[in-house]
Amino acid sequence: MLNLRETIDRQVSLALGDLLSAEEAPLALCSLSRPGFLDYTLSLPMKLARTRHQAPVVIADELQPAVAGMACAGLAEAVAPGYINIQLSDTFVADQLSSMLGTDPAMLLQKAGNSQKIEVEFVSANPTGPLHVGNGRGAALGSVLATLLETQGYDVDREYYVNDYGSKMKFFTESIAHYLFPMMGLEHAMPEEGYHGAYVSDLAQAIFDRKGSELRSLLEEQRLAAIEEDGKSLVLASIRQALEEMGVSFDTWFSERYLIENGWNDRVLQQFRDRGVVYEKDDAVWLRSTDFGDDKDRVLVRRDGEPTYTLTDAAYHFNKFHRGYVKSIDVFGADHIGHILPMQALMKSLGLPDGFLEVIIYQIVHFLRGGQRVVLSKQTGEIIELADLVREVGKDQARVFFLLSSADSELEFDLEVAKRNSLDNPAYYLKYTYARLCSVERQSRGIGAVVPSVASPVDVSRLTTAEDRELLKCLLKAQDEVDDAARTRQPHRILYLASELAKSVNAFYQKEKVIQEDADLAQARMLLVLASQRLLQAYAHVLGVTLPESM
RNA sequence: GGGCCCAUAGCUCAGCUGGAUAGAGCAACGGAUUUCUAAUCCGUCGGUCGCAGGUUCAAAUCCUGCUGGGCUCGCCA
Repeated sequence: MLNLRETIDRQVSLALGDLLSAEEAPLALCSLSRPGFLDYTLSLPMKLARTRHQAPVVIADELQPAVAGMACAGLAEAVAPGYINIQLSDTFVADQLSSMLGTDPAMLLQKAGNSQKIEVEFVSANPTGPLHVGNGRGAALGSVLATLLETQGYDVDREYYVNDYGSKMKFFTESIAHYLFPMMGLEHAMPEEGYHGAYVSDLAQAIFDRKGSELRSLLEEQRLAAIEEDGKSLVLASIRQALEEMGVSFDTWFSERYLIENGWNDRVLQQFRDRGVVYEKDDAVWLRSTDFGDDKDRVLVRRDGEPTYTLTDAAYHFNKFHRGYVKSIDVFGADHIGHILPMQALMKSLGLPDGFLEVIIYQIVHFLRGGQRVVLSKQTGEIIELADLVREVGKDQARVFFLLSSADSELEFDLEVAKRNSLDNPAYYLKYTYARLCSVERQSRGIGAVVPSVASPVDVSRLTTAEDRELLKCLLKAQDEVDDAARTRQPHRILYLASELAKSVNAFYQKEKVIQEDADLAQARMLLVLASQRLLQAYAHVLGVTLPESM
């Protein structure tokens, strides 16, 4: 689809070229009108009033003829206090809508792009246990953002960073060993910071069943290594499955251990040394990150010679850069808020391009049942694993509910509302609306009516009611809004666009008969129905939800 | 104490190139159906956009300072 704002702005700047100075020209930007004021609006006259020492209405009157002459404009009005309102021409509108019918909905919002490689890293929970319900928000945001960026023509990879190295992993392994060793007549103490969930003993049992005898013959160190390997792969399998059930998949599962075993830590440390940004103190190697905006210097290599997470994180992003990504967008929960400053300092100290790393932080999720907040824990007997949540409310409902507010805001997720099959459930509302649109199409074809197609000209001048025009605007602004959502990295806006479209569709449907005697009007309305149907499907594609053709 | 996020209708939240009358869902109340699926739609009620300054022709939106809430400040990851 065309980004109409860009299209109109181009025509405006062409039409007003001689009437505006070089300083004034950039101010000529249109926006969608509010209901009752045609389709698009220029507030340019008010912006010019001061410097031109003229009343806005006078300027509006002066510019109006040129605007009215634009190819895409059917009508242009200069109105007080100083706007020029534009109604798109019928042929222009008809072209836009018809072109929507000839495009695969999955490609409808697709812009020709530069094919730059962008990586979206999200979820990336430690492989030391199953995903928690809270991880669902990151999964939804990250996966929708990735698809959203694809509409902009980027070559997007979805990546999960597997933190399979370091102390957390060690505690995880020893926790399993604590349960597993007794099965072999041995003992292993539960570490202080060990993992206690029931899943740990389940893992121990599973590993024992698989290779208990083999383990017995190994030395202690090899034994632990084998347990770690098996524990990790079992947990990752469960994580992968939970995500798949939520409709989330990854192109890459990137191992932290890989970085270390393949010299990336050494390589990035050398990079730091070459850039002269490290020093030694207290037998540790430090990064002078305060030179790059950090609030304190960071240890890269601990006194015991082990790399810190900071060093490995630097290596990880250095590696991303060398894999050819122009940008890495990392989606983290609010508990990682303190990591942004040091991470950005890392990027700077490595000499990576400004803006290479973007971090999206999402705030916490509160879960409710029937309006009452619930604490999800083993103690309360409530679900705690993401997989259980998805099974309880369903994939599409889970995705939609995790997108109900902006990542910057905290989110309330009502489990009862999410699984209810009623219209106050936004996921259900979208499905219902799509089914309704499909039903109208079926009925129309069923009675042998002429249904608009890409090639057939349709007289959209027949679309004159408030409901017609509002639905029309929802369709025309789609690409503008999607582009904005992608640019500002706000996947939730796609859900709001879809909901708004659905609302306009239902208001239109209720008020205006589509199938009727007046064949021209029927066809014009059918064009709206079909375009809406495709657009709703296009939004659903970005959101990763499935819409049924009938319910 | 420092950093980041939030504060908009009774509740949950949208509102992002600063523009005309601040929107939706839920809740409450009242209407519209021999239906192109009423599983819907419409209307009413409801807002000093946390407070105070500032910039601007114009501020929920930008800037500053407060207040309240959340997250976070390790040679863990």
